[in-house]
Amino acid sequence: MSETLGIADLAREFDVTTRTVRFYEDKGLLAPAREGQRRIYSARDRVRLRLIMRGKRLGLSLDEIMSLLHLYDVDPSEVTQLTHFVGVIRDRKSVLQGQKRDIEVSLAEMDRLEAQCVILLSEKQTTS
Amino acid sequence: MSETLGIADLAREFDVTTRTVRFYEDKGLLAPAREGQRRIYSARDRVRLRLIMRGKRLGLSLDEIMSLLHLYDVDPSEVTQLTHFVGVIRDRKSVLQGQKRDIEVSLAEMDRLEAQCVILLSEKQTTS
DNA sequence: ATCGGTCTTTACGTAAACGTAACCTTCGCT
DNA sequence: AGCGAAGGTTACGTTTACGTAAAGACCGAT
Repeated sequence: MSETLGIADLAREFDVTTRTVRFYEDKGLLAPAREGQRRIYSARDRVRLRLIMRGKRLGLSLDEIMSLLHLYDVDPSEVTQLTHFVGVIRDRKSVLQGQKRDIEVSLAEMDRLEAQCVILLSEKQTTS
Repeated sequence: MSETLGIADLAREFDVTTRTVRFYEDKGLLAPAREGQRRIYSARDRVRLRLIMRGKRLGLSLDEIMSLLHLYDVDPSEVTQLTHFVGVIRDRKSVLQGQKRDIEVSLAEMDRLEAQCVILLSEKQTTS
């Protein structure tokens, strides 16, 4: 039942190398439990790695990802931290909204280019 | 009238260093005209740099950006190139759609976290 | 003429994100 | 006991995307 999750399992699940997983630990992005020497990954570690991968797909550096991961470990008692995090969150939101606009512009351009290609191809393909 | 655009002007306009602009030229992303030794940037160069910056905001490498720039220089006569580009465009579109999903998920999480912070803060701030 | 400012090329330096190699330990077989 | 597979640490190598410095060309102003 209690399938303890090793580094190879985790790496396979997210399609990265074990080197990468260890590197993220070095950088403080992951902090798996240890069973002797071996690293044991919990559900929380998996969630974190999922967040890391999403960050990477959006072009974030590991440092940026790190500071976003902190958002999920907020200490509800520290008022100064809370207000700080609200700022971080709002900054992050505006970046995301900017990216969203970029993506929509890009998608529109890709549609245009694709249509253009298709037209040109159909003209050629008019087997006279 | 014919304000010839130098490298410093271009760099300022896009908020990058002249080093960056030259580096992009080295990598083949830009190919400005020359007036003697000096680089002269055209409207087309500006469009290209705008595309480059957008690519960067979406986390693309310069190599990836390069191959996307080629899409804007399609030779309408080369059928093999056209069919190739259609493939590239469709791949790019699916990546963009993936990023869009990631962004929406992230935005939803940021909204959730923000709301959570705000609630916690308002609880604290209930000046008894 | 020369001075400051902008431009050029050439080249070495650097941070990030791993890859790759070397070498050691431990565990489950046979 | 011995072997292979998996996991560990340590350390040097590599690519990307520039930063930074050195040294010279050119140009308008003083």
